[in-house]
Amino acid sequence: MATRKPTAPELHRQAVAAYVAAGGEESVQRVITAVASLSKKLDQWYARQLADLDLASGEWAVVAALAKAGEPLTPSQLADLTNVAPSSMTHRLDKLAERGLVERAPDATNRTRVFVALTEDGWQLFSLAIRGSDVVESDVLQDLSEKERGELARLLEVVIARLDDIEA
Amino acid sequence: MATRKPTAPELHRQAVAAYVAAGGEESVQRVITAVASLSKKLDQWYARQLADLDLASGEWAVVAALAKAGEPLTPSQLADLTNVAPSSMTHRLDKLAERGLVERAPDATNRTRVFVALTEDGWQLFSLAIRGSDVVESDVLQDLSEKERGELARLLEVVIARLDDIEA
DNA sequence: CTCGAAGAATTCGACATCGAAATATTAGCA
DNA sequence: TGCTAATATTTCGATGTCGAATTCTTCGAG
Repeated sequence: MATRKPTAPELHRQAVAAYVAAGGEESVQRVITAVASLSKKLDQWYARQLADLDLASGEWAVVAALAKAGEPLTPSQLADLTNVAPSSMTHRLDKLAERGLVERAPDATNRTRVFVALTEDGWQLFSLAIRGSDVVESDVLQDLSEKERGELARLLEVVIARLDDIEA
Repeated sequence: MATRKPTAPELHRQAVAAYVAAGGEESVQRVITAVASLSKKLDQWYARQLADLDLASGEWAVVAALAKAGEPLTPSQLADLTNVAPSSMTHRLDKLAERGLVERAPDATNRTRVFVALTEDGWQLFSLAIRGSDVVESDVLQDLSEKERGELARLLEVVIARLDDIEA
């Protein structure tokens, strides 16, 4: 590699510049680009961390979705939450069930539906992964004061509150 | 669906609560979770928008990476930038080249390497997509003042500056 | 009550992606 | 120079994902 590998801030500036040059608005692109590259980097770390647990990132998404919901979900709901086709979920659940991380149970009131729930092992895996990743995440945010973190979270949450209204 | 579909802020709160319950730190999880869900939603919108241009999101990633770099890149670099295995890049580039969006050219000084560049059509497609998506992105940020957008961007950029130092 | 439409999960064939191996070229060193 | 290690791309077999079709159940109009 003749040219040095660019740093994250350099990549960020390049990206914003390119988007602005192509007709995007600067204040918008600075935010959007930063969110995208931050998320991308985090995903990479998670993938590595999950590899240690012998879990594909899509499988983790299922476990996390169930943990967040705190109650059983149907395969369709899981497919929706994890951004995957319902047909793909079937196989994923097969594998996760085989490993004993989730359980399928028929819905007594509606026999077309199936409920998927985390097993005890599933919960333990979730907790283990979270505690591990929290360390990395704290490192990422180490340059922000507690007050700044709160402000950052607040601003992001304002944006999130807008998400549902847009769909159109 | 018996239960109403949860809104984005509800999902966000649930996620933070689950992560904190599993041992994560709150100020960290609020930020990380918000970044993740925002990024996910944006990806969904991009995927839809790109479908109109008959472009898979991975193909877009290649076009965007080349546009941001502003110069030709090798398949390996593109694979790295777009988070994909080098072997997968081969086929993607084949397809993009077939559509006339990129061009491959051998590197005269090192015959192991190949340079990939955007064609004129590739640049036009990039510009078209950016102008289209900027509209959606502006909508997402509409609840933030110009000053708040600047502050949000600044905080995110502080975090990004830290990214490279962590790899360990 | 019956029949057709709608909804949910699964199966199936086609295609994209992955990791490992293969190929070709360059770089380093005795 | 000659030989080995390293680098870059591509090929290949296995696996995951997608969209369409399938099966089964429930809902609703007449």
